[in-house]
Amino acid sequence: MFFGQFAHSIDPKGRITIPANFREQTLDGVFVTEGFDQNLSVYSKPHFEHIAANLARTSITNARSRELRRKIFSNSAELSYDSAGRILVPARLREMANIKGTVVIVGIGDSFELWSEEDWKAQEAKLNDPEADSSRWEAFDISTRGD
Amino acid sequence: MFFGQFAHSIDPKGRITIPANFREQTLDGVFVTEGFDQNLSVYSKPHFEHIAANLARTSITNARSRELRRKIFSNSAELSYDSAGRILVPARLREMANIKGTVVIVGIGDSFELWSEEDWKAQEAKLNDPEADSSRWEAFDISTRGD
DNA sequence: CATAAAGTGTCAGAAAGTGTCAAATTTAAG
DNA sequence: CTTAAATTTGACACTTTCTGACACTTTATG
Repeated sequence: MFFGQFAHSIDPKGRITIPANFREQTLDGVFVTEGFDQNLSVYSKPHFEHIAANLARTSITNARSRELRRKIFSNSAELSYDSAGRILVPARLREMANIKGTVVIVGIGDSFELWSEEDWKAQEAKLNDPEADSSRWEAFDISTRGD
Repeated sequence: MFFGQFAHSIDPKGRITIPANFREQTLDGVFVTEGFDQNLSVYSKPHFEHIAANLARTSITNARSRELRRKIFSNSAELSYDSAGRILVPARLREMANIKGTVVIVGIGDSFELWSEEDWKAQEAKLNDPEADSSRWEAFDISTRGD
């Protein structure tokens, strides 16, 4: 599982050091795709294949399905680690997520995300906003207790 | 079950010795997350995995689901004990809970919490305030008798 | 072909994390 | 009350991780 958040720097060539802990869970490389919130999503190989399989099951005759496929696959890249544990994220993808200088790497359980500092700050503010409807999570019924 | 409160010190690297009794109940490590009251919550593995499993079932195409994952996982860590029974709580989390120098470890039944001395004093004062409405617990209907 | 741009590999220093041990303290037992 | 056992703490050494720098290779372009 991927936990925590880390601010790492990007070298002049666009390489990003992935936290050692995350790297160990994705030794055979990762898939990076455009996220849904102006960010990049990073999946392990097996996990991405699972998502791809789900997508493949949706009907090709459905316009929305075709669009979703295009969105995801056309903006994906399969990346591997160099000997220093870095990945080179394609310039196109970095630009889409407005990532430069520093990137925030955010664990979200079964995958992790890459954010620009700026966008991540905004996202965090949103998550912690006490004004926001506190019942907005209720639909998920996350019990803290097993039965 | 986790009972009682313990004031322990933190070493220069941020390691905290967990009371032997608590440790024995979480030999395979713990999950630490941001609490609701400027503190940190600590769960056993099975307990936290239940929460994570619920989250994993929700769909990534749902915006609320993505936000909830971020909120929970980005402020969590999976920790294990070193040979002296200590855990290293990530600096980020310590700062969030204002923990430094000394930490108060508080058992609350099925999990335990980490507090800064200062915040814990305030919390205790609140709990023991003779001025407070003595009927404020009534809504909870805690029977003393099992059936 | 020459040049520039992009991508890769390697290395060393600083910082952070980890392991081990023994002194000090607390708790339990006789 | 004494002694023994267990626990917590501080100290130190060691390892790992991340970063920045530099050099080399590959690819694209005119």
